Amino acid sequence: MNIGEAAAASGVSAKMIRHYESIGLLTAAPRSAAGYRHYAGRDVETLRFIRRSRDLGFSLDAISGLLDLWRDRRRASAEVKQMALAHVETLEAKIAELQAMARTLHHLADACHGDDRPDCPILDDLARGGQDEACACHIE
Amino acid sequence: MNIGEAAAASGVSAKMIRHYESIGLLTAAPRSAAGYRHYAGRDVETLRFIRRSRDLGFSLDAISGLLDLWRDRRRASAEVKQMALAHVETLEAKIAELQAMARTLHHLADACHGDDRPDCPILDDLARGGQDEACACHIE
DNA sequence: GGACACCTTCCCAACATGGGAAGGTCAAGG
DNA sequence: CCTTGACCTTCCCATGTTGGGAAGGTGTCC
Repeated sequence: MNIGEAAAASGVSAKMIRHYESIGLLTAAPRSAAGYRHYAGRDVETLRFIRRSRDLGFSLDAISGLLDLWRDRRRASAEVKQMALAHVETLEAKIAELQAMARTLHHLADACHGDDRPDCPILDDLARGGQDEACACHIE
Repeated sequence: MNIGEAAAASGVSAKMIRHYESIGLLTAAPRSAAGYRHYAGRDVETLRFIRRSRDLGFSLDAISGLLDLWRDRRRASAEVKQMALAHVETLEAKIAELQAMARTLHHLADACHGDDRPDCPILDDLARGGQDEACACHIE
């Protein structure tokens, strides 16, 4: 299987497959006489694993660890679970951060007339750096 | 005021102030004979505006637009409000995406024993690419 | 043998921020 | 007057993930 077919079968672009190989996430694929990379069914499985992990937001670094666990038949599932839960915490922290931003902007937008006059509580807040106003919704 | 003082007063690092100048977000600061940048109170206000906008998640590109509106005394507040609400939508889309990931991972982690045995529904899901299982919680 | 689709490597781009090197400047104090 | 330490300058590089595109080689079909 050439890289293009492996890409189509796994959902990982050829560009990314080469990149993953270059950073050591994948072991170097065997080459044809002309230098074309060759992939087998197992490799596509690995690529799908990576693709799914990316879709779930894992970093390539974390994925490297997950791949190691996946390949290790003596792994403890506790390790995997711990990685998953640690990632959930990261996600939830990010979510909370974004929600705080959205909440503040919602408050500010609600206070803004949104007509053709220049007065604008949103710009006022930005100019004040978000300080010293009744409606100041602080981002931690 | 030197760049270090402006940085301390605004919460924007000196490094970033120079960067913002280099990309045209800030107009070039006047220089002393020795080439040191000089800042006045107005500049610190602008920097605080930028800092607050970044804290609310606006891109530098969006901030450029916000600064233009801020400086334009004939602006319509509707324009500002529209930018704010558009950004809220972006934030909420990102939040929904992260929540879907977290939800899926939570489900998977719940199904995982988390002991010293190797069986692990999390790895199974990753290997399957998230397909074909009762608990498959699809990320769109 | 030509056309076209594929492969290769290499460089550059985005996004925002920071690290660090090499060198110049300024103020305080011996 | 000269040193010291804290500041400033510019320049290059790194992060993390993905993609675009150029220049050139390969493989296959007609």
